[in-house]
Amino acid sequence: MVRTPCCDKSGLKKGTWTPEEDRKLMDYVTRYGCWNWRQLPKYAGLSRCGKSCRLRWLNYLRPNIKRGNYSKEEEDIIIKLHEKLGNRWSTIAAELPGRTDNEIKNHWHTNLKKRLLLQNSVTDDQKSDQNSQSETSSQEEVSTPPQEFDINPMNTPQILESSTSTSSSTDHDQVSSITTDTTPVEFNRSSETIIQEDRVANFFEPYAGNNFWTEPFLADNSYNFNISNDFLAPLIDPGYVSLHSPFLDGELLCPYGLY
DNA sequence: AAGCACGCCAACCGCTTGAGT
DNA sequence: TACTCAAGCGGTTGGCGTGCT
Repeated sequence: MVRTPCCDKSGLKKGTWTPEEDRKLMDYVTRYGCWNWRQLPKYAGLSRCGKSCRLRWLNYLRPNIKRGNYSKEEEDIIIKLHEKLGNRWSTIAAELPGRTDNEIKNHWHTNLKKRLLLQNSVTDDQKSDQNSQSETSSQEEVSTPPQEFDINPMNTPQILESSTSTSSSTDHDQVSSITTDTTPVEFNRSSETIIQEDRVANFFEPYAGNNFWTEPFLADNSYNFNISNDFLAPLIDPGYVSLHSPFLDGELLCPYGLY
């Protein structure tokens, strides 16, 4: 049996997402959750394959995404974890809240890899200089051995929460990021919840007119969970059909999102 | 001003994994 | 146990912006 292709090659849009598509996807996912990525575009009114929708949501539209402006701490974590784990970007991303595996992977290939190569070449030069100056001191390595890095989440430095408590005051130590609305966001353990709520509010401000953020279907505990009529009605009244809901075919598909 | 090269990053593609039957 | 399929993952591609000539 041939596996059904994840992307219908005919009629499905590819390439850059338009603001309208973003709005539709965000509207739908926040309302109904990502109950089935393959079916989702159909109900959301998108001419995209589910895979594309999933990627767009995870890498761009999802709340709490941090974009750009990697702090030195974050870069150090990436470098150390990559040293330890290799190209397991999703595992590395799990240690950097708000960062996506795709973004970390891109940042690695475009910045960190080159920087490391540069550092290594400098280190090699230093080594050769030292060797030429003193053959007897060769026991002392210039580059320190890889620092053992504990990836246990309980022990791993959590940049977003802990960075402000480390009081070394370089430019990078106060973790801030530029979000899509270019509002710098500071993370602080004591006010984290409030700040994140503000971020979500800011993020969805352009869509406020749709009221969908006030009716989210999110399993995430950090958001208020209000039950909208669109969700309740089909459960109460089997005859109820919402134009954009997953109940169209009369099957009850999980309306709860994973996020 | 035009053309080119390069870097960044969003998105795609194909393979793997794991849950469900 | 074997099979199917949705979701996850990592490598790669291509478009766009920017800087240089």
